[in-house]
Amino acid sequence: MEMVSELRNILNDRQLEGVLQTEGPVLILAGAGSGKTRVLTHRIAYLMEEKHVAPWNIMAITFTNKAAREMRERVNRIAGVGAEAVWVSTFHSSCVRILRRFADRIGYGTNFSIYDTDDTKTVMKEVLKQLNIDTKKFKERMFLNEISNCKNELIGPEDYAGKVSANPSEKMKATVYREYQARLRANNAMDFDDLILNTVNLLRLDSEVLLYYQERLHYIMVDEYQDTNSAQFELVRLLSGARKNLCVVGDDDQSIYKFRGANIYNILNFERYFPEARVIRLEQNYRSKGNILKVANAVIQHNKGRKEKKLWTEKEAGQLPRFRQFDSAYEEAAFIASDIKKKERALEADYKDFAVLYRTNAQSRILEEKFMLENIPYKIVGGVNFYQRKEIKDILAYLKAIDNVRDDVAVRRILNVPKRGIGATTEGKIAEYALDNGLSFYEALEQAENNPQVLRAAKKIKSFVDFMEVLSSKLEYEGLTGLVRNILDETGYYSELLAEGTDEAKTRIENLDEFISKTSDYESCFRMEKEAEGETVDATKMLSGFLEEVSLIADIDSVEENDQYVVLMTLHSAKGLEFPCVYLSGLEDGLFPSFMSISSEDGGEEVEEERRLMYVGITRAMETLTMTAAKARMVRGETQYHAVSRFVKEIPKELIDGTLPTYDKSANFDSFSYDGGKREGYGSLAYGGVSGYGGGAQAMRSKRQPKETSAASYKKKLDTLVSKGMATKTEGLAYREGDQVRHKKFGVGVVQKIVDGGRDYEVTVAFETAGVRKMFAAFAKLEKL
DNA sequence: TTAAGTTAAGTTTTT
DNA sequence: CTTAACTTAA
Repeated sequence: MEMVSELRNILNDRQLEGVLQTEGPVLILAGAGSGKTRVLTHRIAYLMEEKHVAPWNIMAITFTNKAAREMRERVNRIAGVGAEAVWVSTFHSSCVRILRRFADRIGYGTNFSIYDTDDTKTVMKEVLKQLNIDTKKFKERMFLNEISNCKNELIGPEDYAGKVSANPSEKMKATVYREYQARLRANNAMDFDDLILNTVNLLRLDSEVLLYYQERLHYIMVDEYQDTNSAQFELVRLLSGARKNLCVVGDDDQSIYKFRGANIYNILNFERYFPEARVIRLEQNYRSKGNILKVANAVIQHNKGRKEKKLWTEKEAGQLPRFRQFDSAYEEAAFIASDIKKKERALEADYKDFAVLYRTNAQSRILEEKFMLENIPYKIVGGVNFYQRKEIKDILAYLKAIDNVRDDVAVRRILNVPKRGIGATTEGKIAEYALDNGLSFYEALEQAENNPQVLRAAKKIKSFVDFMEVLSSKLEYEGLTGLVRNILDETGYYSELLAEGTDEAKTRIENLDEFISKTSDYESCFRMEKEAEGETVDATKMLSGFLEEVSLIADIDSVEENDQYVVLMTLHSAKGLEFPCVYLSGLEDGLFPSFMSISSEDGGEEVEEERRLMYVGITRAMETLTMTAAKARMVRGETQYHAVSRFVKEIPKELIDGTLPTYDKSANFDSFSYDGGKREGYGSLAYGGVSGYGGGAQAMRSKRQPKETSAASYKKKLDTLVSKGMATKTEGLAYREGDQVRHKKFGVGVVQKIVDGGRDYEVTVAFETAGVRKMFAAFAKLEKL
């Protein structure tokens, strides 16, 4: 029991209880920053060292690869020898691992493909086309969401069909679900939800497999339990079996994935499922300064549906969290950038100590701009995933098609990439032929010669099929990276981009190069591992392994702790992380909480979820917290005016450095401007709709003027402005044909032609750098040199 | 068949 | 502002 006394030195009583209570179901309600990962890692070490549990009998499940990796590192460090054998992974990759082994028992090939959101949308489009459903009336997304919700609740297509009413729209949904699922199965593919659902189905249907895993996994731990959905709960319930050594760690106040099917009742009702469960509360926070915690508590108290708890800390109060409101989002971003720069210069913190959090990915742009301006190193997490870029998806589609020829989505994607003269018509006919004859798309391609409908394209198809054959054969001899190089060369993909020479093409090439280095990394790791185990290298396995890893990557996974940069990310991505200095930006009603949540009719549940998100954001901060808002911000190309977020108003004044603004109907907007667009005097009415009440859901909107792009939009702009009496035909121009002039954007050029176009003169100018352009004199504001 | 160009529509949040 | 879907010209 030497270890226990050692543990007593580094853990508090509650944490220690969590470590020592190894048997039976345990629910650890762990507030933010209360050291839950610490408990889990020490628990694993304790199981191994004191309880002599074999490491391969222990499983720890997290949500992201990053969290898994971190836990793995900490376990290795603390538990020492043998710790590598502890099964630490995410829900999704655990399931993939199980399914890769046993999927054949539920009618899938073990080399099944994993479809991302784009792929599922493609499948859904096909389904709706086949069923003659008008996608204008019923959106793909709607069906996909419904199906996802079903899968998260373990409702299969048959269950769904059985339970829906005679209501035609419900019946249609059931048909769509069935057809969608049939397609996935035909493609030997699973979507993200299927990974969990099918694993549960497998364990339920095949007692041999169930027993196998139950005998292997004696102790199961689940991190971020508040974000599990019903299917995930059922999965761990099944796995833990009769032993019920299931330890879940979570915080109902940090449940922020309800929209994704997370079931808060998993945590609230854990004791109902397991009456014998031990419940342990961790309420001492080791992360944040006192004042930050006070703010967090003040905000979360406004939620009704929660388990009452209050975080406390022994830390000093620290600085008061700041709140600042700015006239525009530009000023907000500029403030954040310069504030960070100031602190870094003053050596108060390194760049890696800062995080800027926001509600939506779109908000990152403006921040990025200001960070570039200030020369601050930064990293944006999220947005467009590397693996979702066109060129990467293209090359991946080749690999997927080689890995699993039944993957119709992949085969169809590359059929005409690069251009082979096989167009949409031909593709449609092949698809039809495949459907009629119960073939996969690729099989239909192989039989194109027998297909009277595609006589003309048959030759081109044949060469495509031959090409794929050749490629497939390369895998074994040239390896994964060799195959990728081959694909890029032989398809001409690379040379086409090289020839294009545009900036866009260059970034594509860079991306492809990065992709190659990723495959090559994976390949050498794979080979080394196999060599160490004395196994031969199976190139097919290597390919599937690579694709699998790639398809389960999340954006947050790429964040490295030790690199010197400020991270910018959504509040969702920030869950589980901590930073000395945190900026919460865009705290505006209508943005955060979002317009959707405010206007939702569910009795405030969605706003409560947003409030939990705010709570997550606040509790990321260790030393300082800065909250900011903007009065005006561009959203989707139009300027919106928002009131300060209700969440900010929920904080007692004395806890904030900074004042909440008072709303004045005659608020003056002359202090800011936005790019190029003429304001048409909304200044005085801007706050009319938001002042007075706390809501501000109906943020005022204003149309933005079109950007100066083409002659057509000039004309439109002119029309609008002329009709409003804001622009008139220029009376006599200051320049003539042949004169040298300067344009604000295009620089210096020579006037070639001036045509009287009625309302205005149409001027043609040959610019030195921007080429020859036609423009209207009233707008071009050309300056004679 | 394809490229280019125009218009309509849309957004939380993600494994 | 971006993206997808549609139209038209080559």
